[in-house]
Amino acid sequence: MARKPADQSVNREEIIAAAADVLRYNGYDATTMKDIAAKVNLTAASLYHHFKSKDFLLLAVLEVGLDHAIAQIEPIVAAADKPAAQKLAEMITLHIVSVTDNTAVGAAMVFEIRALMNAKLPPRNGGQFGQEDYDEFIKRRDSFFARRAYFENLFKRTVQEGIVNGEFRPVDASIVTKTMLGAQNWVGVWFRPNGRLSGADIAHMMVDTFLHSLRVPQGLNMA
Amino acid sequence: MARKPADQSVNREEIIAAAADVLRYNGYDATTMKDIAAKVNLTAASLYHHFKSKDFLLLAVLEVGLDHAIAQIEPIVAAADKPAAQKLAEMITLHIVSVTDNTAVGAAMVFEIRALMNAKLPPRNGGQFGQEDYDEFIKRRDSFFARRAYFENLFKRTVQEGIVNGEFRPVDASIVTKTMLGAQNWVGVWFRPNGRLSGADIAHMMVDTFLHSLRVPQGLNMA
DNA sequence: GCAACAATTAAATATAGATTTAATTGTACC
DNA sequence: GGTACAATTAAATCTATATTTAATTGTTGC
Repeated sequence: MARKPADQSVNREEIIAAAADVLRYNGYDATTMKDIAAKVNLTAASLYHHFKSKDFLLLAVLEVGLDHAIAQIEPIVAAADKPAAQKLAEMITLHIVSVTDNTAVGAAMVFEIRALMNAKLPPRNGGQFGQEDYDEFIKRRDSFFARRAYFENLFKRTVQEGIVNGEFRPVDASIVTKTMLGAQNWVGVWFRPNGRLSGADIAHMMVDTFLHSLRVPQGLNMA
Repeated sequence: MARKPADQSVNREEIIAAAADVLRYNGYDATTMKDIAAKVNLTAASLYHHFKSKDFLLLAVLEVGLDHAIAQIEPIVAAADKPAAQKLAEMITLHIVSVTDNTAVGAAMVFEIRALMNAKLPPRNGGQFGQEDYDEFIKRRDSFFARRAYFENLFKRTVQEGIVNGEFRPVDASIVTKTMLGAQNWVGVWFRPNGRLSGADIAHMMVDTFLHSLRVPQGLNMA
């Protein structure tokens, strides 16, 4: 009946964080349960006390990463007073910095989506792994992708908002959104922590690029 | 002494094309040699007559994809007379269409790079696989990444060209290039052949986005 | 019609890694 | 000072696949 986790224990969060780091550098298939366990001074077997399978652990990492990204962006979209351009600038910045600073976000956005789609459960015989586990996995996986679409939609709505209120040129909001997110997610692929630019620097430039592209030219004769 | 390949035979090109298709949908790790072989009516064992290993086959696919992409872009950059803006428009268009139409290009640009980096040879014991094979693999892999950098550089040069000749605003050419390529490569992630837009449609919109962002505003008072 | 090699294959190997099992150890609460 | 469960583990399983082997079949040039 609801015991406090003992000191000896490594909790779920720590394992997820460790797994995110390892995944980020090696990718799902190249990452072994042993690698992840080693990061938190456990054996591979121990991980199964916390997660039903490697796939469930992956799922947990991606959920955490996506939740983090959404939590950053959501409040900005909600702000009723700010101009769309400013909202978008903040959203782009926060997203890029999330990707560069949080390995779980990078995994959720770019690297491990494929692995999640490929996951085929149940892994083996009819062992402990029951139909309920399978159903739960499918459900959470679908939910992950739905939330990912929601995340994209936050950007799209802001673009549309800007178009409607005349701040932005009329563009295909859907494609422009995918263009922006593609560029932003891609940062996770090439970014190196000790490179010339920080995540914030990069964000600054991308904001410039996309706002320039969207903004209705100021001070032009409207003849 | 140079015999014509027999009719019975399936050639290297066909296998590479088949492998690219399978890889594109399942990813390297989820793709088995059997899957690839099945696509060309062979058994897994047969593939080893044509390629030294699964990794070498992957490498071949990526090389073909990258070569294709470079072959499309290179001549445009070379054209001495065209304005940078027009060159860039053509380059973006050809690249996006390559990604949407050619599975090998998609693999080389986005999906299987990770797998190539992870490839650790030699796979097993000291069998047929010798040191020379290992060396060759490393060499070709490094060469692939160098050519990938070269590909990116073709875009970067064109951006710089436009800046120098006053067509484009002064921007960080390196980051703008990565922004564009990120957006373009990302098309490979979300594009669906029977979607609302064709590759060419998407290309058209992205060209608009990026040229708008780069171009020096026309008809402004230069006070 | 045979030598030589190309192309293919069925069947045998090998092995890495995920997962399971059965047992041990820690801790909280009574 | 024992009960109950949480956390952990060493060792045993279990399989899916890449790869190797050894043999077969096709083709060409002579």
